[in-house]
Amino acid sequence: MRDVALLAGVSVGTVSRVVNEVPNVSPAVRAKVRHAIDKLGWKPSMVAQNMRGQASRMIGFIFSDLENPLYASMIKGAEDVLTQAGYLLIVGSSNHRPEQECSLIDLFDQRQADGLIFTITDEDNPAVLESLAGARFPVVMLERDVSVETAGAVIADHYEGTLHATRHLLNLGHRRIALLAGGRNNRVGRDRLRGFTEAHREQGVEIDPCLLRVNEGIAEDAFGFRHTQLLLSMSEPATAILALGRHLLRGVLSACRAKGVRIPQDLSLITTNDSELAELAQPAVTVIRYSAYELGREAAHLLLQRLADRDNWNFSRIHVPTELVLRDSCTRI
Amino acid sequence: MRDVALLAGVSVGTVSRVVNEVPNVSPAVRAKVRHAIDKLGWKPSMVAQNMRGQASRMIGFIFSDLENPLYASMIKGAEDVLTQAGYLLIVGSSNHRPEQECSLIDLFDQRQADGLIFTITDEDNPAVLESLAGARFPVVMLERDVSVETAGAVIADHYEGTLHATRHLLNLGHRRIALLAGGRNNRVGRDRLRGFTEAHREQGVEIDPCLLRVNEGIAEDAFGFRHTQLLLSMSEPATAILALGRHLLRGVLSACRAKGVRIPQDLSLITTNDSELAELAQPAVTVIRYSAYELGREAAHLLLQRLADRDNWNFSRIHVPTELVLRDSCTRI
DNA sequence: TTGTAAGCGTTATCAT
DNA sequence: ATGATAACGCTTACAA
Repeated sequence: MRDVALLAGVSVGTVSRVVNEVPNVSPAVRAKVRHAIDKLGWKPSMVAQNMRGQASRMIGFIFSDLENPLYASMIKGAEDVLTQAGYLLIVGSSNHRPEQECSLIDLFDQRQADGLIFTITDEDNPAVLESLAGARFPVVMLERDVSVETAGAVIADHYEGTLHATRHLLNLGHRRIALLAGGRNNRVGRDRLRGFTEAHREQGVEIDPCLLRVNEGIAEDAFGFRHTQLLLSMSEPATAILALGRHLLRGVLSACRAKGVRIPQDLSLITTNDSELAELAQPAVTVIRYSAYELGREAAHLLLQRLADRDNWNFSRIHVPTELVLRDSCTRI
Repeated sequence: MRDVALLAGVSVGTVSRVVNEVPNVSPAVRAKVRHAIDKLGWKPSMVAQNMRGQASRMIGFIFSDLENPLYASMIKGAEDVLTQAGYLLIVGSSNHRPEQECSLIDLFDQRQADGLIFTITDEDNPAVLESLAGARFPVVMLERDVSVETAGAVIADHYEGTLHATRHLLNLGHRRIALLAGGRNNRVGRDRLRGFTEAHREQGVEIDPCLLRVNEGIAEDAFGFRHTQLLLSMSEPATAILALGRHLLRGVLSACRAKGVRIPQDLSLITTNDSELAELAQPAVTVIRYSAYELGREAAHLLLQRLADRDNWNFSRIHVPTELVLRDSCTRI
């Protein structure tokens, strides 16, 4: 910058004024400076700018599960909105490790990120919550719910989704519906369990606890396979499975094929979210669908709104609707 | 920092020495400073540190296609290696937009990233290439080939993979094999076309140009559907399709079902890469498989090697092997 | 062993 | 309208 000033025969202050387009700088000087900048190929140092406390126009996104393609759509949704608004989205993945989440939060904080979209792994982890509370930027939680007052949240309506899906199966006459899911300790898992329970309560059907297969952590591939096998070999097997989680369908289908169980004749099946496999499996699988892309967009919008009005700390929660897509994997019993 | 120094009754220089663990600082002073730091909850400002030109221990990853789950595995592979080595991986997605790639490169450069793993969208884009050449960090290309001397590269062996797959079909007696692929202008697409051509040349089989459906950009979902339809309604239809690209399988299968074409009786099919759908479709689809995770790991290793030995600018290219996974989608003709 | 002070590249507040 | 200069928070010669 000093070199530019020297070459243009002005002071560094003037160079700063030119690049920042502050008024009250004569066209002649402006031209000289512009010329010197081009000639020297100088570009302002963001690091130095940040040291002066400028906004970085960079938003962080921390998510936990690389293998879940839903996140890709969420990121894309957020990115489309943020890019439009002149922000750059930087993504870090935590792989379900709270320590990694802390590192990333610190990193974004120290790098002066202007905001954060976050799918926390463990909603109650004190270390992560503390990092979050200490951060200088607004935070929007995606598909999660934390007790941090200042954080916004965008969540798909898993309660409604599960409620409808369960009702659908109950209306088809099913009385032994198994629930296969993960994330018992996060908002998504809890909402799903609530919906499942509520639908049964409505119709006065008792839930056999053996049919509840809700994993503590994320429901992995193997989880779906193993528990489907177990469910199918019970003395009184499940007649329907609600497989709620992106990784579950594969295991469920494999287990059914291995055991020669036909869908939907022997077993009705609903899963979430929609996928190539659900659509093109034979028979095509009924799914609870919601738009992860929309989730990402909403999160970005909420964040932008916060950014525009930093004092408006009202506690907003946005729900994105779900939809039951009827295909051929369920039958009346 | 001044506050810490004040509270500890030392100078800021000493505080710096303590946190940076330079030797020759008395244990007594060290303890005092540590105590003051804890008491004040002070943390060094990375921004200021970077202004002094310190390493940031942060690696950038720019990729183009959020919707391709292969990237998730690559990121995970890179992340596993880099986290182990004490680096943080920051991911930015370009959505196939060169301008976005430039922004990201600039950002990583300005933020003092220590290195970059990059899947460039257009191997010949001058603007991106220039940004790349101007960057201060080592770069490793992933699945791409650029003319920048100093960049390393890690690439799956698509030539071999396609060669074997094509041979397999030719050996089964197929003479009208269609090639459905994207990325005609990048390394992956070129290697695939070379492999396809070479296998035909080996066996003295002429390629009907009508069977070559290689898209310029990425082969989208609709591309697979449309061209499969076209291929199947030719006067002399293809007897086999080589669908090389992550998004293609869905469209191909949909088109076959719509037209009532049975696999493998009416049409043999090989695709890449392996996926849930390929594995669980009926019939299960033969695939060219390679480990995207390994690709990511190798890229990270190469980068780490460069970082450890900054002068070692030897031009390294690493190839990751491919494997033909035989399933039920091909038959003798 | 520790303190002092220059310097990193900006922006902002004064003067002029 | 422009220049000089302090300040941002740190590292590192150099001095003590």
